Amino acid sequence: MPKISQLRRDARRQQILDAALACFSEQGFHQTGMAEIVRRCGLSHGAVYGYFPGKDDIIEALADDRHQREALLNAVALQTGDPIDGLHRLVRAYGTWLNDPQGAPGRRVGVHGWAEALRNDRVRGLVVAGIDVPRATIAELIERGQRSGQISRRVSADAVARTLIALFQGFVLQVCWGESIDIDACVIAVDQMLEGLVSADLPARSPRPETA
Amino acid sequence: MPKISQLRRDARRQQILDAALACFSEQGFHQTGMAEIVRRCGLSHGAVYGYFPGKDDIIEALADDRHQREALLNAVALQTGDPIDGLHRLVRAYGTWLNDPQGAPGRRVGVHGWAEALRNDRVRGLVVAGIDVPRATIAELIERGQRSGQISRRVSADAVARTLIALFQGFVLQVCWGESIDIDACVIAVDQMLEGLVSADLPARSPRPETA
Amino acid sequence: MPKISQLRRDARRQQILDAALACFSEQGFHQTGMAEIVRRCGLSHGAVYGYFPGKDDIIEALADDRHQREALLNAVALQTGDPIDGLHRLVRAYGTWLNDPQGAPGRRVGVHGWAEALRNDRVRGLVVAGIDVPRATIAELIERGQRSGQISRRVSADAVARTLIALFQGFVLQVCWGESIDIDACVIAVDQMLEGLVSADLPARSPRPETA
Amino acid sequence: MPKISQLRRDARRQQILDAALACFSEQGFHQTGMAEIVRRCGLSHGAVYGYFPGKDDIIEALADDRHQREALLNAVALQTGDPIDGLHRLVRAYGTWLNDPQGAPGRRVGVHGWAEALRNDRVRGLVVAGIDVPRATIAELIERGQRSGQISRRVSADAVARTLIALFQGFVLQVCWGESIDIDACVIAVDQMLEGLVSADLPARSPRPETA
DNA sequence: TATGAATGAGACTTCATTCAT
DNA sequence: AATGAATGAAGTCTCATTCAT
Repeated sequence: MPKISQLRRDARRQQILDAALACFSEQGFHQTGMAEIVRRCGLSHGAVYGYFPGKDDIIEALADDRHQREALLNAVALQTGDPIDGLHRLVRAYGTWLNDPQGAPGRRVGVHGWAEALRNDRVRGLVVAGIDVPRATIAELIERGQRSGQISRRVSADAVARTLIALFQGFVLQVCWGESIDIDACVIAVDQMLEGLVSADLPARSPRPETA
Repeated sequence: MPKISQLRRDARRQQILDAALACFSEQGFHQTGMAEIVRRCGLSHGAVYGYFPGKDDIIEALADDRHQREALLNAVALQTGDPIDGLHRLVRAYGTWLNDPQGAPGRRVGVHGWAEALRNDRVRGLVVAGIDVPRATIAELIERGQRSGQISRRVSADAVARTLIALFQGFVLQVCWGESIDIDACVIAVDQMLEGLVSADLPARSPRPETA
Repeated sequence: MPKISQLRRDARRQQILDAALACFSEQGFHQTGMAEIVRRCGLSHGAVYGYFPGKDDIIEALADDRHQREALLNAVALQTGDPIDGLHRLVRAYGTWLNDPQGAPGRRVGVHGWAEALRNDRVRGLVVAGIDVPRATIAELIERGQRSGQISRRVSADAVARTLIALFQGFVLQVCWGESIDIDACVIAVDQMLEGLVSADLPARSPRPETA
Repeated sequence: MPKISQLRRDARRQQILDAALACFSEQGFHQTGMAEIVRRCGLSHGAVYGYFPGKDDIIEALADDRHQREALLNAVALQTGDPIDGLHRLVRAYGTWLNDPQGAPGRRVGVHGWAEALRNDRVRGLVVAGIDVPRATIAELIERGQRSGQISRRVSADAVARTLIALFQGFVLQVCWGESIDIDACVIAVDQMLEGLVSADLPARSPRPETA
């Protein structure tokens, strides 16, 4: 199989996924017909089935957004440095992502995927695996902070990680519903709440003045 | 002049809703057929349509069950008293609810409703209205704390409210996915994070020892 | 069975037929549900089925409009007199009937009955029997005219009768469709055409001036 | 770029219409199920819906078959020549058509369409448009005759046109009901009645002997 | 290999009729 | 006798997938 053909194949595959993302974003998985995806990607029914065995496989391909999450996390957390600062940077990065209108379709499909994960084991596996990366990253950050004494040992690193992830997930929901939500204010609130994790028996980390 | 009492009617209606809740919980709205609901509630097709004009109306009726959560929140948090304590009680109440296996179907249908809200305006209206009550309640709590000087004025009351709600929503997701999540540990983590909101220029509210 | 009861029964029966006539007139037999008839007549399902074994029986009861036709024909044709004048009176009577807005529902149900007659043998029997009375009456009129030499022997009495009936039927259709049809002008046209039946070898019957 | 030729598509479409015509002819529109049409045309449900959006569209497509009658009338009556002769030719053409057993299904569906026109605006539009062409044609013929003095000015051209059409419609009904109707005798009767339209102040047009 | 017409199971919903109350 | 809730067969239509061309 010549390489040029493989390139074409990948392009076609992406073409299908792009169309499917747009459709699923608007109507959900089960209210989107294959015909709509076919129409939108400009190929034929047969062609689409040449790239994916069935509709479920397209859903699964999209539900696996691990890659984008990994990229986000990697960019932020792989920077060595102060754990608390790392968390703040992470929150900020998520806030930026939530504010980006271009990410809307992806976020919406993500929400549909969360529901689909309740009934489709394969999708659940992908979704769970998708949050496993940030969870581990965050937990590691917390543990580092706890070892260095910066973060209270009263909390479980894993619980904090799950809490932060839960928080991000909820923001995605509220943003997707079109709620008039002030992400920047929320980022500030989360930043402030993170201060609660700071170990009490250390001098205040960065004594911010009460009034900005 | 109904031949059956209003009581019986209500019971039948609930019978249908119970069956629908179970079905939707397992398969989602669009993968559940009316036939399945009919089979499960023990009535006939025609009987079900005598109580609901169509499938969508059953979905909406279930989406409207936010009242239960409202009631829970109101009961717990509206109790006058220390705002910070109110928040803690709230978190604890949610934690308890999340740990209750009986609530699983309701939580799962809730998640399906969150996805459905992306494409069904009526459902979105219900979902958004459903989170509006706790949001206002929490925001009021925060504002009270800010007025009394207990809570930092650096954060927006609404942002904190949304953040807490987001956090609860995310926990619902993770619990529904069957993640091995230690809710109690998460409650502790959230409790700790709430301490970050405490106004810095006040003496420590409740000087807990570092080790429980 | 006391007489008062029988009176009530007849009144109820008519009540049902009136409601059915109104419904059928608007939606046809098969697009009208029993529920609609029940609603309109103010009785219950069970009550209606106490008077008619089923929907088809209501249709048949209404399809049998022989009575009104007979009444019309009797009024016109039982008057002894000149056959040609009888035909003119008949045409005029039909014209008047067609112009009467109150007869609209009955005419419309009649049209539905004509279609139903194509697939329901009982209804066809009633419809055919319904036109048999006027056909025989008209044919007799024609034959009388032929015997007296007023009407050409070139035509078949039965054919003329059928032709006139066909003509009335067609007018009913066009009137029911809401066509802007000038019934009076049509009556004049038919009157004029009837003159064509006058025996040629007789002096002109009533020499009308060419201009009114 | 269709995979099957337009010819094949048209053939399939006609195949469906033929099956529908047969079904509707026997059972009417609303008593014929799509399943019956599907069975009869030898295709699948999906295939039929690939050619028509729904049952109503099949009904309308058939109701639109008035063209055949238009064509017939135009061909026969628009031939220049004596207007009275034109009318006679027209009557004869209709008589021939009524006698043709092959036209029975079409006539029956036509009758069902007349009833359907009472409740379906689209169908009424088609039916009314369908009689508009012959009406205009006949009216023009009459007017020509009136201008040339052959036809009495006492009658309205439009009324005569509607009268003739009404007459044809009524014959269709009676033929469809299986009445033992002698069409040829009726044609003679109508021919004779048309003579009544001949202008009185002209010498007899074609002095036929009283005995054939 | 690519196309898109065709398939057919299954979706939601209606409605004439019955019968427990 | 009367009521109207309940029945369940049958209605119209959709859509993921296949396969002849």
